[in-house]
Amino acid sequence: VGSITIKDVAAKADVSIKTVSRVLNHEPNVREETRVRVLAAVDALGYTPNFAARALAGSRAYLIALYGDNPSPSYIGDVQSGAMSTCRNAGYHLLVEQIEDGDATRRTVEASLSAVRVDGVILTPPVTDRREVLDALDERGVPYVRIAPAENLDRGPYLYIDEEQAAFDMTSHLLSLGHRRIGFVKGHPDHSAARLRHSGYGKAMRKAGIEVDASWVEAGDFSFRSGALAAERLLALPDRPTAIFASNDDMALGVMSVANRMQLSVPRDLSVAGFDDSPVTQVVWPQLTTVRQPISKMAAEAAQMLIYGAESGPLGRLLEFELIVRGSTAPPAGA
Amino acid sequence: VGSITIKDVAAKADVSIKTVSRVLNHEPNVREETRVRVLAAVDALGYTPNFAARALAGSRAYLIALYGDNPSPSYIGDVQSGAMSTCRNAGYHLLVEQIEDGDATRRTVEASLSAVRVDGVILTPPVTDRREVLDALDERGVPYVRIAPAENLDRGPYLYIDEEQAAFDMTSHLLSLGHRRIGFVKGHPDHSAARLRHSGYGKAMRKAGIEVDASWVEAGDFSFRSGALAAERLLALPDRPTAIFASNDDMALGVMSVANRMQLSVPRDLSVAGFDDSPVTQVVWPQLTTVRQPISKMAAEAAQMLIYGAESGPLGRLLEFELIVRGSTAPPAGA
DNA sequence: ATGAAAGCGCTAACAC
DNA sequence: GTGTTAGCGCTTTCAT
Repeated sequence: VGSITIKDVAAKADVSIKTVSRVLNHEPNVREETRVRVLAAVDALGYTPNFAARALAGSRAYLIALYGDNPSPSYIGDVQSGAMSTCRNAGYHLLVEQIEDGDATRRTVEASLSAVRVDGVILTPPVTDRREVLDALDERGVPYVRIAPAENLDRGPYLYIDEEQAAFDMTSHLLSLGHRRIGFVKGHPDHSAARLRHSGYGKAMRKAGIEVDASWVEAGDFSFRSGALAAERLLALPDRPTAIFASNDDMALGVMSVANRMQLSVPRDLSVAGFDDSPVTQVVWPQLTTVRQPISKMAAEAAQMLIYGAESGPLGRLLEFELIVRGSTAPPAGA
Repeated sequence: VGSITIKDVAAKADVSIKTVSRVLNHEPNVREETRVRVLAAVDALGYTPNFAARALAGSRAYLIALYGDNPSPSYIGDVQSGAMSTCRNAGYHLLVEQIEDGDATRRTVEASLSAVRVDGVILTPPVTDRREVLDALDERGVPYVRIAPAENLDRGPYLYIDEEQAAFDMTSHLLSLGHRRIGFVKGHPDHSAARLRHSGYGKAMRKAGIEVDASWVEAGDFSFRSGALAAERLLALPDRPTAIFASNDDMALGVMSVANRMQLSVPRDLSVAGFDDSPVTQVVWPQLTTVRQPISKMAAEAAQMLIYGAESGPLGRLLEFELIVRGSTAPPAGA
């Protein structure tokens, strides 16, 4: 319908459309007085440049794509709101694409890429580690930023937190409360994050001069059930741990559930800590002590890098995590 | 970069670009033989029409917008994957916009609308009920479909489930197991869904010839904590319920948590049912019996309606819910 | 510092 | 049935 176009603005400001374009794109060679006049016209008319026209004519598409998979993870919302806020401020828009794993992955990406020109792509786990996707992107020369990748760290810029340090800090938190026998539930062996978290736990224990008994460390796979199974073994130990640190929140809830069943009160008889600060930390009592990743911020920065260009530097950009201490951790009963 | 355009296809198929356009848009008046030749050329070249150009020139933008707010709710993923699947099949793309509540709401919508022409908008709760948004959309004449709206049901097409019937069915499930004293935890009074679920519970009880004792129904606000508080009162009753139906999953988890603390085993001593089938149903043991809304399907249908046009009919389109019976409900101990 | 003209890749009217 | 010609609303050259 009769939308207002650049022509209307030009007419109102009594300049050519090119000058309007210059002002809007912050190009040089515009007299301040003219600039003000144009801006006033834009404001008066409530003009917003048509995004399709810009994309067609210019070199930028004003569009950032967000690639994700099966959107069950709770962080998808955080990712989106982070990316969105940057985009909005920059006049960009966010296109979401679901990249399913399977034979068609590569074709999906290529179809998307050739149909709509985007200025960059944000990759979220687990797509962040999908080789075919990186390949397709590289071939087309489409810039991308990866969020929390686990592999191929040489393939383009990415954002991450120091998982090992976070696990170290959480373990130190438990140690500082007075715990000595601290159990650990490992994550899924395929995830590099699982390895790093385990290693952080070990380092903190060693630093405190505590020798980790092999029976204190149980395997897990990031699921509630695996956490529960691990807890059953840990809490059956003759000299059972006074605290259990699970590599993610779901498993920590599994631990709490078993503790309840065994009539151990959390945190009086057992402290429990998780990792991720997912929404499930709110559906237990006491609420779960955990580590929060700055997911939203990561996404915002990723968009930033794509829109304004990444200042050169190391490929990986480290962001701060946050220890969230809630009711599930406390000094051990004897303390 | 030198992307392949409609001209390349036209040259290869030895027809005019208009004919290519006709084939691609399924317009009539193309000889079958020509059609095949064009399609072959498209395939050989791996051609995909440029989306910005189509949007600029044509009447369709090949773009559907998804309006949501603070994307914490677990269903955002479901919504997106549903909408996405329809879009992908139709050659459309999905643009997500975050519409925050507040003074700027209306301006946000208008800015988005004037910057990018979309063929339609899918509204998810709570934006689905935001009046300013509906107004802005109506003014621009942009079609929209609302998902599970609670108010202003005369304002355009929407998709919903029969919340009352679902609650009726869940209550009937508990009754059929042999429960008679069934407690109920209400949802947040501002949500119309809360009212409907409560009413469904009442109807089922009455139909079974059971008079609902006022002490069996407790207030809640959809939060874990409110569910726990309600359970404390319900389970302290002299003749306590053998089953508790909470209006959503978070509250049901609150109920389970209190039951555990009181050393009541679920489902042996107490059956617990929820509503929503959110991911938290998986982080308890036993897993929660609940009601699943076809969120993903709703979104897919919404996109369908926007892309292919809604066949006229009633504004509201009813979809089927599903009773998910898991381990948290069983016959009462005495049965 | 500003403007005129030429497209970007496609669809919409019309011609044929 | 098929092709021709204008644009869609902008950004790019390239003049001035």
